[in-house]
Amino acid sequence: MATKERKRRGKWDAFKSEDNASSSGAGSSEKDTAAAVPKAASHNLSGENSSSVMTDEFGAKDYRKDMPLKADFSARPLWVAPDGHIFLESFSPVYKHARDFLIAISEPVCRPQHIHEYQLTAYSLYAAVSVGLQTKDIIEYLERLSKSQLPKGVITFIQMCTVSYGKVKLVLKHNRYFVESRHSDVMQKLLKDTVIQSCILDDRVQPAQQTDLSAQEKIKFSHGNENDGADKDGADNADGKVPADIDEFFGKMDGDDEEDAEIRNLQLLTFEIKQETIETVQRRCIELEYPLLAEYDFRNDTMNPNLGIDLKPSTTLRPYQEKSLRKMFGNSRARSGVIVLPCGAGKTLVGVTAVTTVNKRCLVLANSNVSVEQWRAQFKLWSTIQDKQLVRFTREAKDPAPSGADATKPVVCISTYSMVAYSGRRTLQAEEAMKFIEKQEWGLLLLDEVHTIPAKMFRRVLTIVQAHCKLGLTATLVREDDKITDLNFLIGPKIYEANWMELQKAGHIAKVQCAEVWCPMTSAFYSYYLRSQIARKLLLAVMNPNKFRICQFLIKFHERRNDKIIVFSDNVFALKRYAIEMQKPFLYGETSQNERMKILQNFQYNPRVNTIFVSKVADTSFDLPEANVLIQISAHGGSRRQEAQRLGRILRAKKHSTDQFNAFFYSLVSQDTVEMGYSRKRQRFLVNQGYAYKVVNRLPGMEQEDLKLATKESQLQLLSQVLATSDADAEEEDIKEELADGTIRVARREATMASMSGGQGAQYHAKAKAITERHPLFKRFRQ
DNA sequence: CATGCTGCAA
DNA sequence: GACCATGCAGCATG
Repeated sequence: MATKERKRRGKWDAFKSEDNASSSGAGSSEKDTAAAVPKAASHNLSGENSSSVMTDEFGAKDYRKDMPLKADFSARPLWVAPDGHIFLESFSPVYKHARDFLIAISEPVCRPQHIHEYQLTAYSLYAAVSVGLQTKDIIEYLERLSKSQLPKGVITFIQMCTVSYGKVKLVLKHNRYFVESRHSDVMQKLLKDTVIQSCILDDRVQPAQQTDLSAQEKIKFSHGNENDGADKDGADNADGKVPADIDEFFGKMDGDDEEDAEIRNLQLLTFEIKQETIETVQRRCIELEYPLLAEYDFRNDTMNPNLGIDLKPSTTLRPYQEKSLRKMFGNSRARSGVIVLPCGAGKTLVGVTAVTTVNKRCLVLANSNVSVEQWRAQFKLWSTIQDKQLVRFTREAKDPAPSGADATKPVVCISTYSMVAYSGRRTLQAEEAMKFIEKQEWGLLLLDEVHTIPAKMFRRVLTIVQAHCKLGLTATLVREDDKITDLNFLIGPKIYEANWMELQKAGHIAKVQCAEVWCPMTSAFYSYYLRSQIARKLLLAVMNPNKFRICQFLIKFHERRNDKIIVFSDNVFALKRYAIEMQKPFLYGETSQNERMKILQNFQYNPRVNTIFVSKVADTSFDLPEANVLIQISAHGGSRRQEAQRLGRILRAKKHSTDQFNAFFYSLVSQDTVEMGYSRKRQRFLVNQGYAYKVVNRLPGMEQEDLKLATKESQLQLLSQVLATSDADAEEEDIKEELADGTIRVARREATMASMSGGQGAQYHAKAKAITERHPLFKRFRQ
């Protein structure tokens, strides 16, 4: 891993120093705010002059001297910086051309309203090649879209990253893995490598059988309405001003790609590798700069029988779903990779369609038993699959695998990651099912919520399951650790990533108003907050009475509008307290499966239940019923993925004709506490997707509302309970010690009460001093 | 044999 | 690094 990382960096550094243009790339990809980016982009080319590249206090660079603009630069949408960052004007008439192109070749960094930032990386270029783009096309088209000449270093980088990609393939045939290439020089290089040598099963390199490529036809995903479904990319040309070279080139880029005829005439060379070494080979090949392309020519696979299923005639795909699938099946074979779509945008349908397209036996892996059931239901909903072709394999439900006369009949098997990767002892039934999974040659391995899986478990799964190609589905490709890059060689490159804002504009997902509500701490809570350990600090911040009141106000406000509200709290104590106090149903880890169903059913159908409280169980394990308001009262650390996933819970689109927001996302944050820092971090992903967070300090109308915890007494009572629980958990020693001394206890209690009932926030610090030590007096208040 | 509990792992 | 939530197996119940 480390080697790979170094290698990649090394490449960049080499190309940067050659270009001698940019000072340092450290941290340049980590933009903290959306606002910084357009500033950097526009400032660069219109600010002060300088002899070398100047960087201002925001990190913006000035490239004007070395990069003169083209005469017709205003008609071209891209600023391409020498450090590999690309800025796209979203208001350009050729925006759509440029966007599709950039998604294919680069990594989106930040996409606010007007200027979008992308970045060229080795992996993104690898992905570009694997969906069929060629080096010269990439450079040529980028050149045409750019407002100025491409920096030399960028061209070199693209060449370095792309020329060697796509020349070697990993192929599964008759339960055996082969490395294939038509480039004998590349094969020689691989065969000389000692790591690869150790993985080879039979060291004779052989010519492989030629497959007939003439019978290819374009793959269709829906029934006859292909043209309706396709994006009307030509539509925005109406504005005129599109330079001809951009327009005509685009058709070429979007078309089906095929290998050059001359390369196709070269002999196909192949050697077999041991199954357990695939991962090693894949990683080694990336290090050698010949990443293995995993493609499945399922149309010409006569060894594996067809499933014989199709989408139902009534099933239609949305344009972006079709687009993502076209990337996957672009050369009428199935490519491995990851498709990124927000929750609620119909990932499952994309998966089902991929299965019906490949039409061989498929293995679907999901996170939980519940999502296994959902996948099964979706297969029945969208496709013509029969019940007996669907085999579930979980603890709860083990459908019989085909046996006897049916043994060779292909099926779609749906299971969980942990089931397949389980290393302990299995029941007899599970043992049999596993044998079945292991001996099959799967046409497609479909990996749901691929970002959640720890790399280790992943590797187990990938070495156990023999699959011709792999498709990963996910809503967010971000993780707080760096494990995400592993996906690049464990599954394949990112095939497609949707832009949330565009789906929102098109009405495919809800239009969300995001707000961060700042709740001032009450003085009593804050004085304790200042003196507490981190664990208790968090609890105090969550239980802040002002936050409670704001939460209650928001619930009342939205219930009056007939909205459906979900309140998230990662802190179980807070969850229970809030819910019980407000008399709303709540649901967390300990809630039994039965009760969960009941609560969710009620929430969905009972018009009198409009609010539920949930812990982080709701993040992954089940599909929440439709809701359009989400209130977050406590969140776990600075997890961007969690934030994105939660927002996704309210994205399921209701038809909306107006421009109005139809969904609301509130993040309640106690002012001047650690929560504020976390909140900023968590928002970064959504801000990068183009969401704007509105900071709210005051909620109009709150004074008129009858809310709980209005009195000092009730607030103090709550405080005592909070202190009691956090003490009971973590600070038992303190309690014992201080309990020994009764008199001190009483004295302190009086001091506390006096200061608690004191004045405003300005006196926080004075009060903090007045109460010199932590003490257990709250025990008096304990119920 | 459905249900619910415990212990374990990752 | 702690904590929460999960899924698996095994065992006890009615």
